[in-house]
Amino acid sequence: MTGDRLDAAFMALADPTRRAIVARLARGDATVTELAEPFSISMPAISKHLKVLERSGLITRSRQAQTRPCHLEREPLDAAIDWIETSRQLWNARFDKLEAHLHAVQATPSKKGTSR
Amino acid sequence: MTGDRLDAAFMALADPTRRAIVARLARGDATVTELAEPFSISMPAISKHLKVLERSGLITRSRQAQTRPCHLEREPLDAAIDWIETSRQLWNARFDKLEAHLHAVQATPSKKGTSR
DNA sequence: CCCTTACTGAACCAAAAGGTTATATAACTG
DNA sequence: CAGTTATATAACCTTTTGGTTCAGTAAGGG
Repeated sequence: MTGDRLDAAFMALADPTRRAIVARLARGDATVTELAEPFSISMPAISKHLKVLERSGLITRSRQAQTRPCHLEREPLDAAIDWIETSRQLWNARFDKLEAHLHAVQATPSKKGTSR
Repeated sequence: MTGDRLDAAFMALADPTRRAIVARLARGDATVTELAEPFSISMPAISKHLKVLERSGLITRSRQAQTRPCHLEREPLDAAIDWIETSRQLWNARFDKLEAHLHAVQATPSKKGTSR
């Protein structure tokens, strides 16, 4: 359902510049110029990154005089985490099952061909 | 420090096909043919995706007769989650601070120029 | 030894990503 | 209204990405 949204979020987070922007915005809203400051790329490049982030839903932008303050949205970040978390939990579940199996085998060595 | 590794992990997870492969592998190891089965793309395309996943550290591959079983590694998945989680926590901390501030303001309306 | 199964590699291609510079636009400032 | 500040758009370029097809290689099976 949210597959498309999730796709956009992961796409957006794939770029290190955009991740840095997200990390910065996690500390508080910032204008485009402020966000651009740490990087050695042009303003239009930053503008493009922000557009990608905006379309992915990771950020929203308002208007304040000439500036366009950027705001980090929590939901897409949550969606990304949820996806990874699910995979990780399945991975764990699988591991636990193996553990359980090994325990069962050890507990009843005569059954299930534990010979040797 | 792990910035490069993190970069590779997010890059790898940006593609929906690769995320589907990761999700599949979370349920257990699988061969290349098995992984390719749900998709309508060619085997070499799958092979390329697997190489991306392998170089990102998300999966490892062994050899079993002619097949190359793929195995999901947990660490890069953890690294990705950690990064997002950190951002999210900062986001929350910021919010909490605001809440605290508002509470403080409400508690002592005469101080700090709450005049309106 | 050949044949099939299971992949991988090489060469190629179209589209997208990320960057640039130069040119708008939008809002405040004098 | 002219000028400055803050940001966006347009046009363009290069590299990367994701896909293709057409061989190659590697390991059993007959």
